[in-house]
Amino acid sequence: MNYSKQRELILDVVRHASTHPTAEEIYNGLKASQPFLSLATVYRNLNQLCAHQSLLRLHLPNSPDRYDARVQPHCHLRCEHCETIIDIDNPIDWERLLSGVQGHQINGGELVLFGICSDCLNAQKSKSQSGGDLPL
Amino acid sequence: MNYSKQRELILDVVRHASTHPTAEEIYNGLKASQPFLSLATVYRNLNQLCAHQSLLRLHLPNSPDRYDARVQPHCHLRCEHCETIIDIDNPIDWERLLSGVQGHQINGGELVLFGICSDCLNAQKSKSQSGGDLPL
DNA sequence: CTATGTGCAAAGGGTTTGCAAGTAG
DNA sequence: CTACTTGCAAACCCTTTGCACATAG
Repeated sequence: MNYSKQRELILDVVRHASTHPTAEEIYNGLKASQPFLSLATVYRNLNQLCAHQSLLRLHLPNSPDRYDARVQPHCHLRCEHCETIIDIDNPIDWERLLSGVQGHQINGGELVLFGICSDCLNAQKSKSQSGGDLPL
Repeated sequence: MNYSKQRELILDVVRHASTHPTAEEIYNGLKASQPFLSLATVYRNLNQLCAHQSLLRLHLPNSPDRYDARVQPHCHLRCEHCETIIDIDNPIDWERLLSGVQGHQINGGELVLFGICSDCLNAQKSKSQSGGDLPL
């Protein structure tokens, strides 16, 4: 893989983002400083970075793919209220899981949780204390 | 939700399929008996059936969405060799998982495993015993 | 020099939508 | 009669691809 300025910038954006950005978000983030950058280049580089395990690709319902620079195993919570994707340190007991799946060889897995994130829970709580309607 | 012949047929196809079919596969399966069926109708009904929890939608990498008539919680193994999707009875310790995710409210989750299914493992084994190259 | 990467525009796959006609309740 | 459903075609969104030019090694 030859060096490319664009690839370096793209990786950098994902690494410094806290939001698991989509290809388009990465593209928009770079457009100001790289006005000739092409969305196709972003996609091509994201594919290469994922192939080299420098990034993880997240497949979530009703969303374009998102990218995560945290490559060590962990899982994600998608807040059904604010739509944020939150990293969750591996809550799975993989030993137990593997012992429960017999006959097949398991190489890995992806766990996506859905629910309400702590921020939205807190916002909901304060709002209900102040007498307002629940946002949910 | 008014009755519709098409919706009944679509649900029926998914219920009797062992393959977690895609919208297009369902459409193709019905085209012979319902030559005027439209793919848009298949999509519309699948969306309704999912909304009513009569079906589950599976989001898998590099694949159109697939549909599952087994609505009770379970997870899926995608064989990296034959691409089959296999139902796996819930190997997750949800109690433990929930206790490990603090501060957020978890409403559910989807676990997709990847690996090699037992059929492919066996095929590989017999082949290597007979001296052939491994298919992987 | 050769392989790899780029920008652009066009194509691609999967899914949704607008509309006029048909059907369920 | 009214609301829901259908088929068709067109639109949509996200992602990939073909090509000629540019850059890395």
